[in-house]
Amino acid sequence: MVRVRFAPSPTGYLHLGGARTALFSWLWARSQGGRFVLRIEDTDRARHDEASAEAILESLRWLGLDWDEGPEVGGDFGPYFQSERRDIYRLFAEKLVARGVAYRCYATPEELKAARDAHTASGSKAPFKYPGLWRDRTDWPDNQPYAIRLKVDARGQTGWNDLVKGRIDIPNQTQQDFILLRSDGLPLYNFGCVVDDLSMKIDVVARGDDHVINTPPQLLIYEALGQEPPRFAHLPMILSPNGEKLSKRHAAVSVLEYRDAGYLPEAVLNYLARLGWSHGDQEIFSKEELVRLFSWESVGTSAARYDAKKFLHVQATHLRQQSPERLAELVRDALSSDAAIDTRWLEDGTLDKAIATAISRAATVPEVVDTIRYALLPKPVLDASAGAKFLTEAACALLADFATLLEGLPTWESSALEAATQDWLAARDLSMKALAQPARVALTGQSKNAGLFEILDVLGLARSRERLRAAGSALPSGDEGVSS
RNA sequence: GUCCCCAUCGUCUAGAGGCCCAGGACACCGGCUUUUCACGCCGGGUACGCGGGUUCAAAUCCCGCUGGGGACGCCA
Repeated sequence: MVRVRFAPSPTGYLHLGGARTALFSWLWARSQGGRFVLRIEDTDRARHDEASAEAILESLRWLGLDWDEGPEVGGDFGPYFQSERRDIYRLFAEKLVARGVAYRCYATPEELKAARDAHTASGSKAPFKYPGLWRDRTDWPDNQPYAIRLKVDARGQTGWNDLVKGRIDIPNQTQQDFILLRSDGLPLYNFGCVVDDLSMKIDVVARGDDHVINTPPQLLIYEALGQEPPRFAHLPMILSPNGEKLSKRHAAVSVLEYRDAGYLPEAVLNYLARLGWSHGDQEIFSKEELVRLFSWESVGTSAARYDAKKFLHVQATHLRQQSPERLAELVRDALSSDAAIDTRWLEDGTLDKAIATAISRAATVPEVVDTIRYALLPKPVLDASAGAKFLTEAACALLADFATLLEGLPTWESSALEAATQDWLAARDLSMKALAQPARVALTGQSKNAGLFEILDVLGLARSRERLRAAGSALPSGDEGVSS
C-alpha cells in the first residue's frame, strides 16, 4: 500500500505552495488507495509555535485533505510531531556512529564560525566546507556536547529518478560531512526527515523544488543506514505574478485568507492543481475528478506564476456549480453575524429566490451577500450617488405611479407583470430604461443588481410597493449609512 | 562564486518527430443580447528565447548560449 506524507513545519500559516504539495500528495495517496500521513516538523523550537501547527491543521481540514495518520488521529507509526521523537533520532545516529559511517564532532559553533570567516577572508571562490576536524579522532572529551556528522565520500555522484523531473545527479564533491544530530540532541532537517520517512514506511516524498538540493544528503543517509530510499517528486515553485518568490506582498498567501474571503475549498484545490498539473484542455475539476485523473507524469516541470484573476474565475465557476441548498447554507453562514438583517426573510423563500438572481454576478459568497442583502433588510441601504443620479423628483413620481399599477394587477406572476408594465410604459411613451434604473435603486438601493422583475419577485408586492413609494417621500436618505 | 532546476501567447497550459504557418483557459480588444451590472454567445490579436546540430521532417531529440528560478546553516 502506498504511503505518502506531508510534513510541514509550523512556522506560520499554510501557504499556497505548501497547500499544493499537500494536495498532490493527498491526490496520489487517494488515487492509489494508499495512506496519507501528516507529520509536523517542529524540531527548531525557536521558530515554531502551537498556533501555527493548529492553523495548518485547520487549513488542511478546510481544504478537505484528510489524513489517515498524524496529529489528532494518531496511527501506528507515531508520534507524528518530530519534537516527540528525539529518542528515535538519537538511536539512529548512534547506530551510524557505531557502524563507523558517522562520527562525533566536538567543534563548537564558534570554532566553525571562525573557520568559515577565515575561509571567506582568504578570498577562495569555493564554497565553505567543514574541514573534517573530528573526522578521524576518537579522543573524545568527557562531558562535552557534540554533534554527529556523516562521513561523506567526496568521490562519485549521488542521483535519483525524480517522479516529476526525471534523472538528477549531483557530484558528491559538493557535499560535506554534514550534521545529523545537533549538539542539543535535535536532528537537523535532512536527518529527521530520513529517519521519520523510514520509520513511517513512507514510499513517496513530494515537496517543493527548493528541496532538490536536500535530496543527495538524504540519499547518503539512506545509504549509510543500508536502507532503500523512497521515491521523490519535486514540484516546481509557485512564483509571484512578476516571477519572484511568492510572498505576502503579491497576494494572499495563506489558504485561510481565501476561506475568509469567501472562496470555496474545491475552487482553491482546483486552481492549485492547475498550477503545474494539467489534463489536456480541461480547466475545471471536482475533487473526485482530481483524484481520478492525477498522476506524476502530468505534473509540469517549470515554475508557475500566481494569477489572482484566473483564480477568481475558477472560484466563480465553482460557486455557480453549487446546488441551491449548498449555496443557501453558505450564505446563511456568512449572514449569521449580520445583526441588521431580518431573519424572517431567511426562511420564507426570499433568500433562495434572491440567491438565484445573484449567482451570475458574484464570484464569492460575500459578493452574493452584497447583492442580495437588500432583500433581507427592513429597507434598502441607499447608495448615495445612485440615489442622486436616478431618484429625481420626476422619477419618484413615476415610481409612485408604477406602485399604483402594481397594486392594481390581478397577478404577481413575472411574465404577466412584465407584459403589463410594457403596456403601461408604451401608453406613456416611455422606455423600459426610464423605469428600470430608478426602480432598481428604490428597491435595492443599488444601481447594479438583478433584473427589475426578478427583484420585484424577490421582494413581493407589499415590500416592493412600500419601497417604490418611499423613494418619493423619504429620499434622499442617509441615516442607514450610505455606502458608495 | 559553486552546484542544481527550468524555458510554447501577458498568465496557466495542450503538445511525448510529421495530425501544429501551434489548441484550450484566464486576461485583453471588438460585437451580439439588454432594464443597470453581470452571465451567456460570436469574433480578434498575441507565443514555440537565440545559435548550432541530428533527421526526408523539430515546438518536440542533442549541444552551446542567453534568460529566469532555487540551494549553498548545529533553519526547515
